Amino acid sequence: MTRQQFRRPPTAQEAVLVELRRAIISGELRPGEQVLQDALAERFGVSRVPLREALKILEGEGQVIYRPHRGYFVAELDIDDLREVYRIRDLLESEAVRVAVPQIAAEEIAALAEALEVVEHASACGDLPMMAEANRRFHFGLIEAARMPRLSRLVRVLWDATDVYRSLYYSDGSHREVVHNEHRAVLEAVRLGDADRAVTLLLAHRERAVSALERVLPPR
Amino acid sequence: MTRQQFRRPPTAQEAVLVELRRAIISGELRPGEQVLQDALAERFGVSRVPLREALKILEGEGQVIYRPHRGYFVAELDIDDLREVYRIRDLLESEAVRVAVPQIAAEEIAALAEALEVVEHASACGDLPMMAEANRRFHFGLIEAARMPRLSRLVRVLWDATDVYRSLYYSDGSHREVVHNEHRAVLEAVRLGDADRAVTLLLAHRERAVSALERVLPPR
DNA sequence: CAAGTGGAGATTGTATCCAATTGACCTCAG
DNA sequence: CTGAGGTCAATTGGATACAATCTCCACTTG
Repeated sequence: MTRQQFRRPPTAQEAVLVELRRAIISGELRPGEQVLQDALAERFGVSRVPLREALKILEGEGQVIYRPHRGYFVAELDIDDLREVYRIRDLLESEAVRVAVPQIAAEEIAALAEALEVVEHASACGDLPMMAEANRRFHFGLIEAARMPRLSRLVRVLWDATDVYRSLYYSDGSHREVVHNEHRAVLEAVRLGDADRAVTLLLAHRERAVSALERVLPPR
Repeated sequence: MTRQQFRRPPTAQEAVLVELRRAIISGELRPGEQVLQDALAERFGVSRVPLREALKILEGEGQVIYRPHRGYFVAELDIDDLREVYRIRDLLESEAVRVAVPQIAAEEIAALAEALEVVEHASACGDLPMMAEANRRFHFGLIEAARMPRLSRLVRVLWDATDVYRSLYYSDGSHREVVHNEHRAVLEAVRLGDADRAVTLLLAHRERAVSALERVLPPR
């Protein structure tokens, strides 16, 4: 029997956490909106207790804002926040790549290549959720090769905080074309063991995204 | 009436969170130890509900590890973890200082100087808790002058994660002497607007601490 | 009309109670 | 002796009930 791993969340709070993330990314819960606990708990078929525990995790990640006795509110990210997040990502991801490239294993590089194929295929099919998932696999496959778990975790939180904007960026087909080329160049640099080049390419990769978003977003 | 600000935590979970942090820093809750909810809740005079919500925050900060159906355990930080935290701090705090120095206000610099005086006075008196508090005021006064709230928050979590080791380092009087000189040099560089020099001094400041700790800690 | 006051209703915060899960120990077949 | 299975106490997970707090708005008062 091929080790089928049940991935069912063992507790309600974890299941709720997954659903909450989905709801925020999908825009079902809109920025600034109050999270009405009774209503949401009922919708998820649980009581408020596990919902509140899940919200505490999201609070720690900055996805919701907690105001005592007022409740939880979906965080709003303006363009300045976005720039700050991307600046921090530059610092952390650059370090990760510099550490990762010299020590990355062949199988890990193969996994990156596979992820990129899925990204391009999903993009061509217009399957944006699958593309987003494979895109994460690519980027985090590289980052995690640095074997710095805390750093990976921080970067993951930063990605989560800006998921909404990322899907906005990727919803444009011409952006996706540019990104595919950038990805391939990064993979090539990783293959050659050229960490500096990979870092530079990724900096440009992020800068392109954030400046495109600046043109789209409310200028405050 | 001089605006006396009540600083009482408005909710039990926040009060418990403060107490939990204290218990972890003080070593009352030891690394690896399970947090027994019934016992702790009773000690704090609250039910398990607010305690669990406070634990969720600490989980998000990596101060405790959550294992479903098993409970919360105080995180253990080995020397590799410590090095990783310090490396991330190097990246984030260097950025903060580079941004902060060119735009820091005169009153903010004055606050830094004041904090340093308290650090040295408390150190001379052997009042380590007060020294730790003032030391934070100094470092975060500088970091927050960068006006990058997310970055400040990340750095704060990293500090919290290594609080135990910091007090260990500062418990040695000769270390404290070195640190005072380093602090004064940093302040001088900030006054002169020499961001690069401040960054370099702070890198050395951290490196001195972490390598001293490496000599003290179990070498795995 | 401005500013303050006092509920009513909505919402959050927490205590209590019970169900579910775990882990240690015991039993017993092989 | 060894390991599979069973039992039970300890502990965590979650539902419910109620207390505390906030928000809104009509009302008063100057």
